[in-house]
Amino acid sequence: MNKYNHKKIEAKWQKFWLTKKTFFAKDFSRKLKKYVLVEFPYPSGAGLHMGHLRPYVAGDVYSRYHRMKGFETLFPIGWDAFGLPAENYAIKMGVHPSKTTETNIKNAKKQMLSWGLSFDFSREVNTTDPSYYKWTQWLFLQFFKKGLAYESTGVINWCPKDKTGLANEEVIDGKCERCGTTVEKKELRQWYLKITAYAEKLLEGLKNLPEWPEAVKLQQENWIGKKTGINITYNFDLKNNYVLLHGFKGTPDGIFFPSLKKELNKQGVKYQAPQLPNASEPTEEEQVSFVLQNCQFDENTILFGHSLGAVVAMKVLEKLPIKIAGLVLAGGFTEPRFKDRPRNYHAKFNWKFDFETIKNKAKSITVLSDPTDFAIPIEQGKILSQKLNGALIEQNGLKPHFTNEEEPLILNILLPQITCFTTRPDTNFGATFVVLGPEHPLLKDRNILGIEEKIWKEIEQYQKQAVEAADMDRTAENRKKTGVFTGLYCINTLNNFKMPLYVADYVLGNVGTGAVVGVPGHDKRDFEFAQVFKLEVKRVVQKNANDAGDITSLDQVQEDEGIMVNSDFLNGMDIHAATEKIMDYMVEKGYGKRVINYKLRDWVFSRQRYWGEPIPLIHCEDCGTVPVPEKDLPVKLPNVKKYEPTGTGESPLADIEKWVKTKCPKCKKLAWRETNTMPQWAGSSWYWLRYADSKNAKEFASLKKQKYWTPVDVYFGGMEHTTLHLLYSRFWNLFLYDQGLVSQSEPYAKRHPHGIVLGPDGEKMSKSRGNVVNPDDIVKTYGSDTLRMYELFLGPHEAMVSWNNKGVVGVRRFLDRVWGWVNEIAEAPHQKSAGRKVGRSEVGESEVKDTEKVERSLNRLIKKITEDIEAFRFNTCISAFMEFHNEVKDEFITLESVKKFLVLLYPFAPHISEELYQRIGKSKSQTTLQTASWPSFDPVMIIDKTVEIVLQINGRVKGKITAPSGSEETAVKELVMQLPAVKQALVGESVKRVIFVKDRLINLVI
RNA sequence: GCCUUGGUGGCGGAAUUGGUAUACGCACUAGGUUUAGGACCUAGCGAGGGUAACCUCUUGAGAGUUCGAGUCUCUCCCAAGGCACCA
Repeated sequence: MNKYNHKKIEAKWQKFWLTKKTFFAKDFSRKLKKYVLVEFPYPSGAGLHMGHLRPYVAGDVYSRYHRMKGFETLFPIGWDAFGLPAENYAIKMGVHPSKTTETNIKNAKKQMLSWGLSFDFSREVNTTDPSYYKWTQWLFLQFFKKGLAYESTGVINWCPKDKTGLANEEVIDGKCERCGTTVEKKELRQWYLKITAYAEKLLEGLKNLPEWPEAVKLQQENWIGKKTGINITYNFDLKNNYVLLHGFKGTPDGIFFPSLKKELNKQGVKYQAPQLPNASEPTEEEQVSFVLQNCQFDENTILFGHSLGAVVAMKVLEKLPIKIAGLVLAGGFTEPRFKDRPRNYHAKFNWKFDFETIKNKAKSITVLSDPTDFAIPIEQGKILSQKLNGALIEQNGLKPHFTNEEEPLILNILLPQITCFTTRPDTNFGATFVVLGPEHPLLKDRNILGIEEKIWKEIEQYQKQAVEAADMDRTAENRKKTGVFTGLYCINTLNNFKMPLYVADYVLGNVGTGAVVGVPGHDKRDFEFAQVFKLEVKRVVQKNANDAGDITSLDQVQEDEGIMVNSDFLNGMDIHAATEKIMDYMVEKGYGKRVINYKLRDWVFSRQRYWGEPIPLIHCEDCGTVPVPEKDLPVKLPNVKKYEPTGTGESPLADIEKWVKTKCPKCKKLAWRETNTMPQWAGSSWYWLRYADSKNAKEFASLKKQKYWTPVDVYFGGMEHTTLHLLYSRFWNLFLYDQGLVSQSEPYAKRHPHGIVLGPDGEKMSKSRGNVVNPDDIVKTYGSDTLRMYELFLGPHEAMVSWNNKGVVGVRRFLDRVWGWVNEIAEAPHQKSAGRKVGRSEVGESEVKDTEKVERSLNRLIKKITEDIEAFRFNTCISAFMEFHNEVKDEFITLESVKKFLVLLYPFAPHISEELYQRIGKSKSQTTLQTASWPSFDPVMIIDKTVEIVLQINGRVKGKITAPSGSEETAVKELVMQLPAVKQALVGESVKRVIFVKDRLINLVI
């Protein structure tokens, strides 16, 4: 008999499948569809490893099974090929990343084929292919057009090694997800995708995913981090009055003016907000003299101007005879150079300013500049603050050019109030201080709060330290609390308590409002802070009657349960009820606002690297940021010689003048391309849609094909992508769904995560540990069928397992035995052979049948394999095959039954199954088992004729009896009573109770 | 600190969902076969006691519910993963 030569037969069948296109899926087939997806790999130089193998084999088994079950099954693959390694290799070796990528893809594909994976290679996609990233760019522009892709300057995570900005999701334990380098903070202009706008939908969507593991959903939920609470605003004691000047074509009842006036009224602050004359055709002469004649100024006046109103304000100050308290300019400018279009008034104003005079007329000067301003170039803010020696605050308006109905920044600057977010307003009766994070906008300039010069120096020093310390030290455990007292006090409106205002770095700038109200009695961090600065600690929550009195140590701080005390009208209430009551109360009284806070941050979407999709935007001096027209997509990556990241926050593309300089699509004037590229996660945020229609040159994927194939029925992948790719792609899909561009709101009906495969030593596989098991080595020695089966046999698919080099042989031995067994049957039909009874039934000999044992074992096996594949219990499938073979190897079995066994084995070990199937069929022409249909089982055949029934006395096993299956209690009891062991046990006792479980056990209670 | 999932032989892991704990595989022991090694075949293999049939104990620890608990409930310990001075 010939030996099981895995090399020969595996190569043979792999070639057969490829040439016959066995696994190509048909669009719009009449069959029910099944879309099985695995995460497409990054084609690295090191090739694919165990981490890839695990989900791929699971997906393969699942796909092959469903094809046999009669589903039109799509099991596609592609290449997520943008990314750092190819680029780093290019830097080192000078080989273009596209070349490296091409070679690596070729190798990875060879590996996939050698593992016998049934991918549909006709739909292969490659994220670095211009025909693919054309659509990545096109999709990005949909975000841009809806205002969900925006540019902003902010402190972001920066990897000093990869020299690029990172998204929050890419920072793991303070380190770069790619290279493990400790991440720094850097203030940079970046592109963002507004994922926060979808926070609620992303959260809600999870409820419609019953087939996702709870752990995955929970992790996304925690990452989104929804918190409901209340923003409480605390006031200072103010003596100021205000003069508010609106802009061009404006009125004192437009944009944010009403909300501003409302707030001033509420606090009883005096203000004047005149309608300036001829707002649509303004002249300097007319407007300035109007203000000087109609408005009253004194030393407590703060003069505010928005847009052209800022120009008027400066001109007013030039002529004003007295000195005032402050000047605040929002969206102001010094020359009539606008980004959008010229204004009719530019000739009616004198654009020379007497900055020295203006400077001397106001004690403090603040300039507010919006980087997203559509009209005023951002340099204007800088120029104004420099010339006037004033504080510059660059911050996005809620609408560009500060034109929203509410502009909190302006409100905050004019009326220095402090807003604190809290989920526990019930404890506010115990609030004794207020803390601002060092990044707080009120601390951008001394003038805003009017902090004393001496204290201000201290604060500046503290801020500098906090920024330098970065997140690493700042979040370190058990860190001693530090801070600086501002010399100011806020009023706790509930009890008029004067709360000292501190600056401290335990309050983080990007959490909540960046300011915290300190309740030292009921928050451990606040308590620690209070101890350092010897601040008052008040008890307002009591766990039980015993713990009244002062709180003097950390473990007495009661955080999350108890009854209210010392809290006026909340006394005696449970904290949860009290929270609700006080929120209603605060909202009603107008000093609180219910808010929902999310931990989720907007997605930093630009990278300062070469090997990524260019962001398809053009910057024009006159037209602003303009999208590249669809007909000009894709914006191809230029060929360059130098790939090095500059490290300055500019992409290497910025150096390629020929590429950067272009024409504005709108006005055709000279303009500049955006030089940042997209992050790794861009291409994978929509790839499953492309598989449905991978060749489409007109759309990213037609709705018709999407409707046939999507959603993905099962998505195999790693837990590590839960808050990265999995969240990002849900976001893209939800957005595209809202635009009517995709047919399903959720992309993946079912997610099945896998555990990682550890090395033989139980440690994570890594080159440095030397414990890497290369799947290709296993293929060489034992064959891919063995590799696949052993990988599944290791343990539950979702569990972490460690590879055992010795264990592999067990699976190989099993396949060897199967090989010998089936060959023997094929060669010696219908006769005793080598001491075994084998035979065939398909030659018209109706008397030839399986033995009862075979019949029962086979039916059980069919049931087991079918159910276990559906439930992803692949490891127990392998055991079941072995058990089956052990049971029937010496039994008389028909060829028909052997074939059924091979069909069951096929999804797991396809090569050997195909080969053996062909051998028993004795057919010369090759067909594939893939087209065979999945066997069904007869439930009656599963039941044993006789069963073992366990005898228990008082719940302890005392013996076993054999009885016909289905025996009733009386019959079994009679049988049992005859047993000597029972008779002995019953001497002097009587049976009080009998518990009977059919076909399983009888328990006598005596 | 909070959240999630786990803890079963020497090892990887099964257990019809409350009903014979340790299936299947590895390792190990003995025998057979082989020129030898490997491979293969047969038998054994949770721990303790007994010549033996058999007895006792055992699913991280302890308690509870039940005729009966690896499985349910409570407390604690340990491990992995996630979040984190998150207000």
